[in-house]
Amino acid sequence: MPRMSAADRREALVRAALRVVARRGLARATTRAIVAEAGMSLASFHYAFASRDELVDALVEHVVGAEGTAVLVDELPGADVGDVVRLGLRRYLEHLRGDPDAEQAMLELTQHALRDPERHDVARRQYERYHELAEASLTAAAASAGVRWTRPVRDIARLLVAMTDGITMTWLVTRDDEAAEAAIDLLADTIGRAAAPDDPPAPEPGDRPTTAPAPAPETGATE
Amino acid sequence: MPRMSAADRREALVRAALRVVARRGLARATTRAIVAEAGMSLASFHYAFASRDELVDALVEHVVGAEGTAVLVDELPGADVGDVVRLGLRRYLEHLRGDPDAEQAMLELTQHALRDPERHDVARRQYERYHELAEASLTAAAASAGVRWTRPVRDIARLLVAMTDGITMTWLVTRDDEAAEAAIDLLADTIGRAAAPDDPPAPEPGDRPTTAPAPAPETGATE
DNA sequence: GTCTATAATGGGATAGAC
DNA sequence: GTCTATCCCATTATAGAC
Repeated sequence: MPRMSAADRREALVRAALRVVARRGLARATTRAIVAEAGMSLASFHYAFASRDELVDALVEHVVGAEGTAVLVDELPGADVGDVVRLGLRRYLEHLRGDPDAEQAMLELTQHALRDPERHDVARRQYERYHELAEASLTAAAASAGVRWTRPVRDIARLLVAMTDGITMTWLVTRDDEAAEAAIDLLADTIGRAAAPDDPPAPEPGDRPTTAPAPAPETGATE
Repeated sequence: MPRMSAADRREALVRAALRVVARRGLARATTRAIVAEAGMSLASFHYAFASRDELVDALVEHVVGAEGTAVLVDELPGADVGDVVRLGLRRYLEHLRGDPDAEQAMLELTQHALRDPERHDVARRQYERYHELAEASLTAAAASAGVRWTRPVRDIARLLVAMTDGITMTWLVTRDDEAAEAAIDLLADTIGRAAAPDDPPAPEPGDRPTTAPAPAPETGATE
């Protein structure tokens, strides 16, 4: 193996580790399996990381800190807000079906993080990000559709995030595509009913009954 | 330690294992930790179980096969169906708050089961049971409230089960009680809107379709 | 049947040559 | 810096006394 910078080596190991965790589960992702996957020696591993724990930490931050796979679509002109939710969740389901092991790895890593007070915060921040992302998308969708949410957007966002986890768990267990789609449709329809026509024909473009002030009716997550 | 039948010993070990998994996580639930918890020797363990794997299997079947903690209330006279859903989910949230580690242990064991084709079926059956239970409760709630579901009850049931998992994950990460309650309220309200007055006014007074056969009119899912 | 003591395994970490 | 070979330890599993 050619010389690599320590940073590159760490990066390569984290990627390899993710594949191994996806394939075999976190419990069986031994350092030996990981270095084999990465095509390097055990000693090289310990040159890049002080311990396996340190690698797992890096892995948690990597996947759980990766820019969130934006679930909701940013804009969809002329679409009902329910449709936006539906499409976003369907898109996520496609992603899940395409790489179930990766999503299961995510769950395992999150659970692992919950077991340690320090790591718990990493997971917590990630969920905050999820919620912010979902909220921004919902706000954008409503603005684009010319409706307002009759419930706090934050609550709807949290429902959406929770549903995503729930769909993931259920689908990983049952592998029932149709059931997942039915649940998605149902949720999208019911959420769609939490929107009402935005009666005042846009005096202030950025009005929404949420908590935080929205600067613009622009589409989607800014961060 | 007094003499115990092998069955009793297995039972005691499974219970001890559950406590250890809840406290430390599945990965760190070593046989040593488990026998210490159970107050017996390592050799006694291997007298009852051939291997640690065998114990974990028994544990999975024990928790995952335990009679489901019925989430929904059976009857609630005069209540709106949305209220039934709300109350059921709140009750579940109380349970979760009361023993978070136990629920996390459930998740870990389910995930563990997913990693092995044989064990996967155990989890699958459990989710089937969850869905049946939720469906029965929803059907009963509608009958008792004199309404009918405008969506297939099976779909609503699946949404509910997914939501339970989702709430569990989110709450375990964020520990945000108010957020969880808001999500529950929102879901309950929207699900409540999937019920319409049951026009034919109660031909059979003593009807409560707990499990399979709903004498009520159109509840939806035919299959 | 139940224990103590011990073997066997596997995996994390390191020494030291190059 | 990177490797091979090795150490060391935790854990599972078993032997054998009682």
